[in-house]
Amino acid sequence: MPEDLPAGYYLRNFTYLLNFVIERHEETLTVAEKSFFTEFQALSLDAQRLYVRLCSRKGPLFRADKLTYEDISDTAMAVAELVDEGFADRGADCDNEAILALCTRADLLCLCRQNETKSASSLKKDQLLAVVAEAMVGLPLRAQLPFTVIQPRRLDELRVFRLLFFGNLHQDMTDFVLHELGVAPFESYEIDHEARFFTDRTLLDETLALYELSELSREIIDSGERETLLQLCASLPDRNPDLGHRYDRIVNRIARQLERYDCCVEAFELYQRSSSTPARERSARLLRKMELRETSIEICQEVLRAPWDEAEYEFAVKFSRRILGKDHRFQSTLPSVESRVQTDELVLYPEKDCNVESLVCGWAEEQRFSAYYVENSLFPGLFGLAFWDIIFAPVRGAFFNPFQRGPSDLFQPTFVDARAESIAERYAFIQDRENLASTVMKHYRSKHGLANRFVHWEALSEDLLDLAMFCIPVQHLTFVFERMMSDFRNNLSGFPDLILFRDDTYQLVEVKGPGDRLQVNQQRWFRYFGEKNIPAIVTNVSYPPG
DNA sequence: ACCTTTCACACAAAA
DNA sequence: CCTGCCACTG
DNA sequence: TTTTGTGTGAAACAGTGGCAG
Ligand SMILES: [Mn+2]
Ligand SMILES: [Mn+2]
Repeated sequence: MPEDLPAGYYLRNFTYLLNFVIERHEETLTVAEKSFFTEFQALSLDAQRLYVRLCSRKGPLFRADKLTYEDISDTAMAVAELVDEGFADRGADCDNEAILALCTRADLLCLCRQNETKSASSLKKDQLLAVVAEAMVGLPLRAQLPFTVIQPRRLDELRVFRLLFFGNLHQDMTDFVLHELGVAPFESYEIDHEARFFTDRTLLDETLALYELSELSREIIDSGERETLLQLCASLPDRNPDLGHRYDRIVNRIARQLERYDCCVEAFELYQRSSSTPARERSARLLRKMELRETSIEICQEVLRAPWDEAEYEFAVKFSRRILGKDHRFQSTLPSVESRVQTDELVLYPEKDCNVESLVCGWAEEQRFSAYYVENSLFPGLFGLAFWDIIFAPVRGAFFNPFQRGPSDLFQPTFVDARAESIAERYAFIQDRENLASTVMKHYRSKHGLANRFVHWEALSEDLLDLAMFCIPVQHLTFVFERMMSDFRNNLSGFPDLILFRDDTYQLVEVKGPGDRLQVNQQRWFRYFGEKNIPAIVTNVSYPPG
């Protein structure tokens, strides 16, 4: 059970983060960011606490009357101090709409009565909101409200601190809490205190800009405004190769939406700016749709010459074959990517609250198998446990804050190079089944629960690991590990649903219900299993009529 | 990498 | 009155 | 008919309280 956190834990965490960043990055911070730090330190305890509370909530606008915290003795005073010191404002420049959104339905009805606005009390809140907003245009809303509002400021400065600390903006203070509670604790690896996620300010600013672009483009896509999206395309920044992948993902997403709008040319131009999958696949499909068959084929040729990953390569092979026609001269030059996947058919009675995978799992148990629904947990998990210490080894620059689930270069091809020697050594060591078992079980016990990108603890039991290491030949495991390592980004998924054990044998089973089929990543693993004689089968389940 | 990713499933379109 | 959503909390 | 393409939704801490419906 999680233990209680010490009083004021959230402020302590916040201060820890600020100090951590100041110690390492002071020279890259702007004047505004540095004064954010010093002025925050100068606030009273209550004000600091309130600020941290506010900026860890969604907001961005809050009702002052609903802010009650046990450890903040005088909230009104703290609010006033934050406002005075520039860490908050009273929502002066907020429009009526934003403020009305803070009202409950009851508040809105009350406002209607005060202004003698006609409205049915049966209206839904959204409709009521619209009615009141309409009636309040040009009227002084503040005076009529039963509350005042507050809005934290300097959030941009705080964003910079967060980005410098985590190296991303999706992690936040909850990582501290979950770690301390023992819900998702992190490994205590050695942090490289010289490491800087951002080498220069330009890169930092460009990263922030890309985050903003990502958010903006998402909003525009969600809003369904085609014209606005087209305008955004015209004002995109240039691609900085150092942030290439980040840039490409945004561009790919916008282009995909343009495809849906049938803005083929604009979509194609956007894909041209991207150097990440699936830009070229989408381009090829798009060009064929535009009846530019030759250009489409050219793109496929490019992919075949220098594929960005296996999926893209296989797409190009199959797509070329299809659009080239049966007896085109290039046909014969295309390699085969097909494979005969072993399948069997199974008729089972559906059960409520039981997905088809669990159904087959239960069926296998009846057939005297030990069956586990593992999907992507087993092989990556075994890898994570067998290589745990290497994954968390203090490679230069790999660990720069205490909340990482793996080294920062994990998805770079450099991961293997930087650890080549210890990886080779570990491979040699675990060729002996006893050594493999002892390494895996040692880490299973000593690291249990610690966050590791490869290890999903909830799906790994000691029984499962024992059986897996007893029944799966080390040679097979090594083959699987090697393919995983050749491309972590793409090859950590697509594993079959189930693994069955009986005596000293095993069988991987991908369950397919009616209407389901192998996905491309699953196909690639099945092809590999076939090449390496790893026992894997697709089980097609159907249900009896009625 | 919840700013995701992964998987299954529904339906439409193409072959 | 109950239920589901969602934001918040530790 | 079968195969292929595309879009959708759920699940990834757990427990609680406020609020809308
Ligand atoms: Mn599955
Ligand atoms: Mn399946």
